[in-house]
This record gives sequence, structure tokens and C-alpha cells, in this order.
Amino acid sequence: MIDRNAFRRQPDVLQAALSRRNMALVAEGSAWQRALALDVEQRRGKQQAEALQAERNRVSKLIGQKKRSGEDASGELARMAEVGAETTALDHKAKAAEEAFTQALLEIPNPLHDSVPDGDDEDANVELRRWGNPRADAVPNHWDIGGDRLDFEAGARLAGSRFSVLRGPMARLERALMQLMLDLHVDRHGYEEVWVPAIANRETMMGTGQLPKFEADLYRLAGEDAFLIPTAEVPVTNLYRGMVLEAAQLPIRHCAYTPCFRREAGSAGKDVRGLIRQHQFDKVELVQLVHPDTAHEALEQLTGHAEAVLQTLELPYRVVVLCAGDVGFSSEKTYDLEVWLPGQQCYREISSCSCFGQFQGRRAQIRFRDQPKGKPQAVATLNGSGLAIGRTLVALLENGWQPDGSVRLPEVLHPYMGGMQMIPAAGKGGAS
RNA sequence: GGAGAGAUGGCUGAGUGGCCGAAAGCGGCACCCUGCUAAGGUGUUACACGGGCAACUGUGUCGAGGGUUCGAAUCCCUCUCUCUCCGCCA
Repeated sequence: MIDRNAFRRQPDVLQAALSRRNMALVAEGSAWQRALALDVEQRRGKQQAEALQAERNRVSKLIGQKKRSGEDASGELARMAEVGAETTALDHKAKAAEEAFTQALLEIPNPLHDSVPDGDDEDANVELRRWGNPRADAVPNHWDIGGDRLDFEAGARLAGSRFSVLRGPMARLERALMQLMLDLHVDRHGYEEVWVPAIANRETMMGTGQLPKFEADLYRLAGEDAFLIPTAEVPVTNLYRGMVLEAAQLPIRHCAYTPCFRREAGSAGKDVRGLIRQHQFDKVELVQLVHPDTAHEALEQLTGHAEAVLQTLELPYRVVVLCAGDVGFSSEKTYDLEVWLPGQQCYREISSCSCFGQFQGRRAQIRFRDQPKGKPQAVATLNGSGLAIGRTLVALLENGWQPDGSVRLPEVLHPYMGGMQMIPAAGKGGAS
């Protein structure tokens, strides 16, 4: 949620920052324009209602005093009978106006950080650096390398399209990667591991910005106002919803493994083959709650922590900064890590690291006191994938592929794979 | 899933229609006293939003939402959560 005070004091600055994302955001009929109009209406209604309430409270108190001392209060009572109904009506009107205002505010995205480059879509994202040496030889796609151990037919039969079943060494590799990533972030980067529910209620989804705007992207539970989480960011950030923290508690750093569920509405036809775009996938997520002054410093660090996973797995990648038109709703700045996939001869997103400034902190009411007696202010939040596990598995298969069909595994993985150094070539038909 | 009990400030806990934004205790903070420590004394100590340069002031908040009433922590309705017992279950 954008800052109400800034919204009132310098709407021009905010409007400029918003229009960098997309001019439509500030056009006629946009949530922004609605909010501007509703704010005025909302405040006027509130003042009228409060004036009447003050009158009612004053007279009611008088009636109480008179009754106690045995005096006659029928004059006041008669007067208040009329005022009462009017008060209720005005109060309801004021509440409705405030509700509409808040709804409009919730639909306004986070204004961008100044360092975000201009641009309309992903083509304008800016590459910042590369790591590793991409192999240039001809490598099969991961689904060919995986063979019958990546079973998309079984996934479709059990659940539907975009679901999969992993068998044997592939299932083990999925599990090994979870462990490796969590261990790395806990032991080397100082994150506290948490384990959280994969279902979140509406309030929780509101807190991190998935709702109210993006309900169509979520799986909703029938008969309940609850959803499957699209990322661990949701439950982990909301761990602190409604809390006032002490400055000394910051920064808070958590990593978590969860399954993630996405409807992928609107991505019809994209990545239909293979593991790249699934309705259910595994991810280890990094989440930080920090002092707003250090937020962007923290983003650099957090991005480095995600990069460390790729480096330890010896996977070539590049870092891009998303341009204005490509940054997500709640984020003020985002780096994507893109891993080299030799089977597709391209870089594919494997991690997205975002700084949300105080946007989520305000929405979810996660605050802290800078001074012991000071006014609580919203914390800054950040998160990043560290990493998406299915896509990491894909990258390992394609980058580790050997001409004989086997897959060489990087050394750090060997202990997690029970000593296995190679995944044998896929069998020719039949389960291996 | 069934039956019952409950939800009050940072915490414990009183409060069954007006004198209650809320007793008391603990904790926190400030000051005083004391050679240090300990003990003691006095005062103070919720949040949000609106108006005001400010002093200050208005409104709302006793799990959430609605209702009754001139007036609700207190009465009524709905919901959420917690606890106990029963059932079921990894």
C-alpha cells in the first residue's frame, strides 16, 4: 500500500513514479484517479459524521448525569432520538466512503525506485553481469535427458496438464536441492529456517499484495476463503503481520522451503513442454525484514545469496534488472537471475529478487520503533528465490549432460545424492 | 464432526447499561531516597484516524462484523480463534 501521507502531500511525485510503469495506471478511471477523488469525499464525510457523534456523546453524558441525580432529562432525550438516526446514517456513509478509498489504494502498485531503468516490457530489461562459461555445444532438452524419469503423462493423469511426476534419481535430485539450498542459506548466509503452511487466508494474501488484484492467479479452496500459496513469501512475510518490532530485532532473515501453486492463467501456450512452467513447483525462498534505510543495500546482499546457489552448483547465469514496465505490482525494484539452458540456447529466469520498500510493511502492518519511545513505522521487506528448484533441476540436467546421455552432477551435490556423481542415461522405453 | 467454556491494555486480571479508554497487580519509563547492591517512595505508561504552526482537540477501538439504545466492554445476532470433553485420524 502506498504511503497515505505522501499521497496527500505530494501526489505529483507519486503519480510521476507510477506513470513510469504504465501510463494506464494514472489514466482516467484508474485506481489512482479514483483514490484522488475518494480521499476528498472520504475526509469530508468523516468530519461531518464525527461532529455529530461528538454532539451525541456530549448530550448522552448529560442525560446520564441528570438521571443519576434524579433530574428530568426528557428534553434531551427527545432531541437525541432524532439525532441518533441521523448520526447512524452519516456514520455509515462515511464508512462506505473510507472503504472505497482504501480499496482504491490497495489496487495502486508500488512506485518504482529511481534506479529502475525505463522500458515497457522484458525486452528493455538491462543485463548487469554474467557469471560462468555457457557451453555452446548441442545439448538435448531436459525432457529428453530425463526420459521416463520425468513423467508428464502421469502428472496429467493424476492432476492435469502442467503437473509432473519425478522418478528415481530425479525425485532424489529434487529433494537434494531443497536440502542443499536450505543448508547454504542457514549455515553460510545466516538465515533462520522456517517451515510454514502452504495455505493462506485472504488477510494473509492481502498483506503481501496477491489480493485483491490477482485472485485469478491463485488456487482457491472450495468453500473456504483460503488459497494455496503461490510462493513462501506470503506466509513467511506475514509471520510478522500486525506486529510492532524493536529496531534491535532487525534485520530479520528467513529462508523457507515450500511447494508453490500457480494457476498460470494467461500463459496458455507458453512453455507447454517440460518442467519450466508447472502449476505446482518447489522453491526455497529468502525473506528479509529490514530498516527502510538499508533496504536497497539488503537487496544487493540477498541477490548475492541467491547467486551463491548458482555458483556453488557451477551453473552459468546472468543478472538483469527489470525495467519499469516489467516490475511486479508490489516491488519497487527487482533483479532476475537467469540461468543458462544449453538445451534451449537461452537464459531463463530461475530467481527473482525484489525490494518492496515499505509497501508490504504498510499493507501488512509490520512496523518497528526506531527509537524506544518513537512512533512505529513500517519495516521494509525483501524476498528472492534461492532458488526455484524445478528449474534448477532442469539447468543441472542440461548443463551437466554428457554425450553418452548421462548427467554429471556438481561436487557439492554428491553427499546430498548419497554419493551419486552421475545420473545414468535414460533407459530406452520402460521404467528404469 | 458433536457438546461446553472462553477472548479485556506489554502481561496477569477486575468490570452485567451512563461516574469506564477501562480497577488492581506485574512489567516499562522518569524522578526522589539510600555509601554500593537490594529494598522503598512519587509520578507516568495503548493504538489508529481527522482538525490545528503549536498548546491542544474530536472520533473510533475491550477478538471481528452487525443490531438494540439518547447512551454498549456490559444486552441481542453472525463470524473467527483458543481451551476442555467426546468422536475420528498421520
